[in-house]
Amino acid sequence: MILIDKFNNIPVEKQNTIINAALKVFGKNGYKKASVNDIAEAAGISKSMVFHYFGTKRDLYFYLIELCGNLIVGEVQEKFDPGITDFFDRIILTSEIEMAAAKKYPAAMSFLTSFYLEDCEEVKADIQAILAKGEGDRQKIAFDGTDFSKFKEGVDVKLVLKMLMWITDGFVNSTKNNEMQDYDKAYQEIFDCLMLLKKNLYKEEYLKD
Amino acid sequence: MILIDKFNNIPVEKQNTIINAALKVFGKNGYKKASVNDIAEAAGISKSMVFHYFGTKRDLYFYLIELCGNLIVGEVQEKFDPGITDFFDRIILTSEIEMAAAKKYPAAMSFLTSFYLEDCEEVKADIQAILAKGEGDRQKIAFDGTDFSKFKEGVDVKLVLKMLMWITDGFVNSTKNNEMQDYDKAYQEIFDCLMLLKKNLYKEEYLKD
DNA sequence: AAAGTATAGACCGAATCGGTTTATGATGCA
DNA sequence: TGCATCATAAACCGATTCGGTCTATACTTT
Repeated sequence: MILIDKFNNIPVEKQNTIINAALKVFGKNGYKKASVNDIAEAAGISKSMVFHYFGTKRDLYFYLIELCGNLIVGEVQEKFDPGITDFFDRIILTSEIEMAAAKKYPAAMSFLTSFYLEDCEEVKADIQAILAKGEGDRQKIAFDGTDFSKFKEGVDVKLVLKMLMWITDGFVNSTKNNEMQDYDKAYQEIFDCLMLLKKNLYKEEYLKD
Repeated sequence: MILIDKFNNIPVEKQNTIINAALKVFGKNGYKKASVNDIAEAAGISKSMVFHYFGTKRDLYFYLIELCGNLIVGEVQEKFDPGITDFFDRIILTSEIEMAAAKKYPAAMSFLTSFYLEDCEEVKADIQAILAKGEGDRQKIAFDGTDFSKFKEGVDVKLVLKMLMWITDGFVNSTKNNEMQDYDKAYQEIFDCLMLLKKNLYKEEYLKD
């Protein structure tokens, strides 16, 4: 039985506990300062089990990268609909995708952003390679084909876009600290926020729904 | 000559380099995982100099807490005006305060938030004591006496407030990564953002200025 | 009972930790 | 000039922690 199969053969619930612990510790501390001790403790298992399942710290790290990558790609493929052109509906869509990912692995986003900015020499090269391969701009996927014509005259759409990014970023940040369990409530908050903006930034003729 | 005086006697520019390096490393890693080696390297001095100036890692940490605390308090006392009751003017005011602080020590906010959430046993008790003393709610200072009557009917002011917090939080976060030097430009972005919201969320009779 | 498996804890050498001592060169003052 | 003080970096210290391995034990499966 080869390393990672051992991990795949334990109960899924336990797998998720370990994955979430590892995502959290790596996400918070970055590769170098994240210690296997911390991960094991957060997962409630002994350190030797981590090595038993994954071989090395490095292998665990790249296992998580692939896991999260597939998770996001999967969610996008499942949920994303290029037929939706409304700006706010697009934002809602991407929020839903992120929310679904966070529901499965709460620390996934924290991990992915830390991974994106990782600069530890020991893993930097491989990360650059991975990032280069998936260079299909998030921004492009998210906003290509979006209809910007519904905004009132004088509204700086680029600024709105930037603002929305800050909002979602700040929101994700605020949920990172307090253990947010109620994702539906969280989603409702973001949704209300978007509706408020839509209502006040769109021309009136587009506000029927 | 007592420890910290040695630090006060070196050129101010060098002091600031060291302070900023320490704020950055502590802010990023938290107390425990921040190493004096990293701080010294970021500051471009040898590790022994850090101990020469501050005695211990712990002393340096609390020196920074007091420094940043005084910095913020000073900025608030200098800039805050309870006569300003307009919601957005208040937000702008607090943004200006934060921006002024960031201009002096770019990593100050990062450090203060990490300090606020610090849970390392070695310093936790003293931090709790400090936080308890300054329990004059930020929120209260920021919004007591604010005039919320200018908003359009149906605008959920609480939601706006929450949104604004996310925006500033997300904005600060986005500046943390890329070395933002141009604070005036950054300020302009936040300012534009607030004006956009004000223009679209206030009743029309309040939009003269 | 034998053989294999999951697991925790002891353990390893190497690296890093916070912190100290030492060596060196500059500075100031006599 | 000579002596003392200082700033500074590098070498160094014991202790801790690191990533990773080994061992002992309890539990399954046969």
